[in-house]
Amino acid sequence: MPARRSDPAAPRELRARGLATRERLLDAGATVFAQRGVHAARVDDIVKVAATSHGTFYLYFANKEELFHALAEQVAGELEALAGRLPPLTPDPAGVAALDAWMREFGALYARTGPVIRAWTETEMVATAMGRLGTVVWAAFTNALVERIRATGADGIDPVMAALALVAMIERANYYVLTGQVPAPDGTLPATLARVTHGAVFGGA
Amino acid sequence: MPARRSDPAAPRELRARGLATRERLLDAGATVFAQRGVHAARVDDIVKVAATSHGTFYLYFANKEELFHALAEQVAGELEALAGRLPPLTPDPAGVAALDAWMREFGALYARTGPVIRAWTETEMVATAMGRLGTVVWAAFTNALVERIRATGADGIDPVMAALALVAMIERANYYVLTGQVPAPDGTLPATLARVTHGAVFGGA
Amino acid sequence: MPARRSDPAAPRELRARGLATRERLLDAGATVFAQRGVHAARVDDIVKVAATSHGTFYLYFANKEELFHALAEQVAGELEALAGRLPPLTPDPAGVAALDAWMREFGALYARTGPVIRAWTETEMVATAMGRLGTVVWAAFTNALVERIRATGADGIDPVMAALALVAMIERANYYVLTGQVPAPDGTLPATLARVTHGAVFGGA
Amino acid sequence: MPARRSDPAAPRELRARGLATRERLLDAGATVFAQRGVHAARVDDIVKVAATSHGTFYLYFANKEELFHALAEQVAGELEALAGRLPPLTPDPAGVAALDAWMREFGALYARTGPVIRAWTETEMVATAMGRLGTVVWAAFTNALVERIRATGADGIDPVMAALALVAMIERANYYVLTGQVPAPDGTLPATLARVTHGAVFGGA
DNA sequence: TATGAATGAGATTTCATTCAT
DNA sequence: AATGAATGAAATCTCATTCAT
Repeated sequence: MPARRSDPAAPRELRARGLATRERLLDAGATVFAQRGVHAARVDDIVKVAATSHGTFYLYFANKEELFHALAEQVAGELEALAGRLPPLTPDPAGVAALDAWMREFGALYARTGPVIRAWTETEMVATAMGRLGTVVWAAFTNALVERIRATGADGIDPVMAALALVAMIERANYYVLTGQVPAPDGTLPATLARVTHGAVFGGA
Repeated sequence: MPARRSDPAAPRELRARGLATRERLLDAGATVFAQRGVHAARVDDIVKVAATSHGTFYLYFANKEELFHALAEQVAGELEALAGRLPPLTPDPAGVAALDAWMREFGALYARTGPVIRAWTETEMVATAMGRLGTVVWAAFTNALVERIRATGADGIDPVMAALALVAMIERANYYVLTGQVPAPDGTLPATLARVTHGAVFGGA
Repeated sequence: MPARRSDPAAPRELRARGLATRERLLDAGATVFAQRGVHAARVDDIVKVAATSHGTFYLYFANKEELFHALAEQVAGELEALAGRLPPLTPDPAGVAALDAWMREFGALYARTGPVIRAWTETEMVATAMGRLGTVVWAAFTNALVERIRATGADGIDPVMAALALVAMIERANYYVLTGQVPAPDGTLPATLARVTHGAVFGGA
Repeated sequence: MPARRSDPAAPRELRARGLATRERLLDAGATVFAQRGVHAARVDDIVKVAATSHGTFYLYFANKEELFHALAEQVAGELEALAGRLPPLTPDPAGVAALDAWMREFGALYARTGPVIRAWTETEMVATAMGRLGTVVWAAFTNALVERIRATGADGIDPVMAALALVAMIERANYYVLTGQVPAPDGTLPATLARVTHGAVFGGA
């Protein structure tokens, strides 16, 4: 049986050099992606930044989407870990403080990985692998919040819906500030997000 | 050699038939943008939906971007009008009810014009005309909220930042629901958004 | 929306194969321009003659105009060299003979590069880069002639204007003959041009 | 036999209004043609200048080429008349003076109709109607000159070839000056052309 | 493992010409 | 006699992906 030309980017054993090249491509992807957005990013841009060639790109990734996917997997892991660290919600000032600290963490992570995160959304079609990944990660976030809200025993509010709304807020507000669409004095954003979230959960009491 | 174009799609006097065609193209644009997203939409799709020819398209718009811009201007007007109708915020249940009604209105408008609205953000680069348009409209929204928050005399919260966060939430939550990224029992979303917004403003008291 | 091109056909380091392809495209360009004229020539024709693809064309030239420009630079060099070889004008028969030899050279060069030369003029608008290139080369020619005419001490004639007229004659007459607009028994043209030029300079004496 | 839709621009009986429109289109053609060159001129430009519509254009001319042809016929008539007025060539100063006067006439005509004249040449392909027209007119010119040269009894020069060269010179030199490719103090050009022509015919003697 | 070169399908845009009123 | 609108064939240009060395 004549072996078909070996599948381009089928996972192979990589030696040190290969791993380094792959890493360079991933970094370049993140950079270009951040600069131009997912749609506008061209393979040509990426290989230029990675200082390598088109041919090499397809040695490591079957296509553009796969590179994005690889990038997304990395980010997804970090996000899920962060979701796991969401503090318990208590009505006292300590509850606000804990939330505030967490919001700072989120902001830092978002600053580093925002472009990739946003790609999940830009890829509007939920049916794609990217879209599904986004859904999964967002679910982790939402579930963490839902759990905390339920634990407070707050009533008069749908915990799932509220969690969704708050997650949406946290992501988008960071996005606006990060892309400079609105100016934000340093540190005001996490504080505000913490306050609003807290108020949403205990405000009706 | 590319003959210098004289003046493509320069605004002309249009008779009834021409106006109708232009309108058909705008509608088709909205449809296709909604289905495929702004980036993926091809002129070819649009003219197919409008049941006309490529040539005709360029009779009315210099390019895809211009059609999008025209669409955006329409939507921007509607959004600003809606922002102007934001009710006063009062701490009593009537305040929540008024907000709830407004959130329904927003949801309806968003369902109709969401793709165009989102494209403002997809077009991340703030420097572009599109980006500016988005900024301006968002400012109208935020300002309306800021004013209402200030009027409540609520302290301990930065009104501008809070308004920004809430606007972010309102837009994104609608987006998630609309694109089916999360399921939402009918009508729960506006209610939740109203509650969270209300809680954010009066929760700290 | 037209993604901003990064840098099309930016001069790259080319290896042997690339250089060969580029050369093939230049040759094909010359051929097609000669057959169809510069305006009528389509990129499609050129790549067909060069036996390559559209994509490849744009790997080497940003557009048709740039290919033409590259071609023009080559020809301009040859023409300037030829201008430099214009013999001194002497009133005796040897002067005519020298001129005659030179006219033959011109004819040969023109036969090879005529279409490109003529395109400078077709591109009537003097303001363009192309137009300027034509002007510069023609100036080299004219200056060479002016110098020779002045050296003869011939009076009663404006050397600059006379040179211009003679250059015009030499170019156009070759053009008429080359395009078959007039039939010319072999070799009559250079002889006649030499005679007329000679007569123009010494005829008034 | 069902009458076919009457041939668009078949010569029809035109009333005053129709004639005026046709005239306006011809004038507009000349204008646009002069501004942009034959190739770049678009029907759209012409009808804009003529302040009429596309539909109307095709009421009077079957296509763009036909308009140019009509324009050319006008000019051709004037050129042939001018050729007929070429003075006899005499070796004395009076011969130069007569030539000089004639060159002035040519210059004036060329200034008015140059763009159309040049179109004959731009339309390089001799096979076209336009190309043939050019040939015929140029032949008239050349023949007039040939006759005059023969009449002088000058020998050592091929009259046909010399005439061709001189006609080429006269046309192109005027072209260079008219398009501003070379600066010419007022009136120097005709004088120089007269001198060179005269020298060419009698110089060898 | 790397890469320069090539490819071609697909998207955009132009403009002479025709149509319907 | 006039015109606004429509058409579609052709041309240009882009870029993800594959090939050959």
